[in-house]
Amino acid sequence: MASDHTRSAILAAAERLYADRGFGDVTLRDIVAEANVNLAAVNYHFGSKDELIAELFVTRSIATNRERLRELKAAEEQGGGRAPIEVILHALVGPTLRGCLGPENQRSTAARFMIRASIESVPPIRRIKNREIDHLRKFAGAMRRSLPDRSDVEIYWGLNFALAMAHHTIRESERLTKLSDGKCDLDDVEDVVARVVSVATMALTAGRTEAKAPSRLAAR
Amino acid sequence: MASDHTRSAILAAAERLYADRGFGDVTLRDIVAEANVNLAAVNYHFGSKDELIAELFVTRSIATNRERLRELKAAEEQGGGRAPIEVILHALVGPTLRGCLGPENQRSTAARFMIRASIESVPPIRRIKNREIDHLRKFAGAMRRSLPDRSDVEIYWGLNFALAMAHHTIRESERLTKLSDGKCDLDDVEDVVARVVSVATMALTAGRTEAKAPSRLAAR
DNA sequence: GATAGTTTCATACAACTGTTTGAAATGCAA
DNA sequence: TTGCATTTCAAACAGTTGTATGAAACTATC
Repeated sequence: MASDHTRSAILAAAERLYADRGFGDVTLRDIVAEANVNLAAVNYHFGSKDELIAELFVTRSIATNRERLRELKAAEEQGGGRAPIEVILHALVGPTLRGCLGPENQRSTAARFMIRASIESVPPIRRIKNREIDHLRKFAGAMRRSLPDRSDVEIYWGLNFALAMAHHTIRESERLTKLSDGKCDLDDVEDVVARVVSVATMALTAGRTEAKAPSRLAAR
Repeated sequence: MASDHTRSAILAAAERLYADRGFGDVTLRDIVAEANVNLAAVNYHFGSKDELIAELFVTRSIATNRERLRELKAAEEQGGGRAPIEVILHALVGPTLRGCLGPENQRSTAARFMIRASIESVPPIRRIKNREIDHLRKFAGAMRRSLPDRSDVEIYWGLNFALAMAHHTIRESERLTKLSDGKCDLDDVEDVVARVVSVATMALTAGRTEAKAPSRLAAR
């Protein structure tokens, strides 16, 4: 165990570099240079490059997921096992958006790293993301309890669209800013959260009987 | 000019391999083996690996964008310069979804390639995507004409959310299928399109005066 | 059918990658 | 201090990558 100093220096340097330059063109040599440690240290402490990336991503994911579940649990307890759908959705997308958006200069390295992880897709991260399903199921369950008259299909689509809006907004935040000439203020995180929650709520609660049946209607 | 045979053999092989295995682990040597041409042929005909990828992606993007604009133009002409918002949104997300979803076994190589391009992010493709803004502006314009009482901000957010739902559904189609135990049928493309259009329309038309002002409302 | 231009080919190149090695240094307990 | 385990280090390794080269094989024109 000893010092752990090298280990955390590597983690910090790697997170910083990946956040700034992406996974694509950051090599182990870049990382150890930034961390002022020897090249072999990475393999000694982490086993491999992929395991280093994985550890980085897992740490951050766990933090976000814990935050999500904390909000969810609090809401359900307060509502006697049933939380309003807006609050559930808020717990779902809030932590991620709050972690990844906001004024750039005060955006944490962790946040910038997570944005990278959501833009660039790299094998070790993809593997971990695939295990996120169990976590999402908990939200699906809460949503079902909140909207007992909605079918499972509608619940899952609502969940999918909520995540879609949150993640896409993060991924393409730069483009949206440019496209809208800065009119869409992505630094006002709570406004973004409110927008996503609002639309997702509509998707889940609107009396949309039409989408089930005649598919081609909207095309007309 | 001559035969062009080698050139198109490379393009076809590359698209197939990238679609199947992703950009990450397909090398030029894999491509030329699949195409039955010499290794040097890629650099001779395309200049570099990146230019090959770019050409592949540009070709498919242009096709999609043309399709989008064709639908949009037709709709606006029919409506005397002003199309219903649902139809505009349909023109925006329809071609992409139609190109990338649907029964897997009848999904074209081109479609699978475009899915890859949206999942794995690779430098030459990212560069091209950044130039897509002008194209999106045309849709923003049409949406503004369709909803003259909506502010620009609302238009852009609606556009953003529509693209978000479409792209995320494509990217995470596998996960959504697994999460929903197959209850969400992603092979019924027109149903998916209808869902996206329906939610995006709600986002754009609902009397949502609240999102502008008190940000923290949804959290309660 | 000679010639000029294009295209193909085998091969080599140069650079970079993550990983391993084995010895040196360090820390720590007895 | 001795001895043992952990940690660091420089160096090399093995593999792969995209790209360049220069000769050979074509193709078409005159």
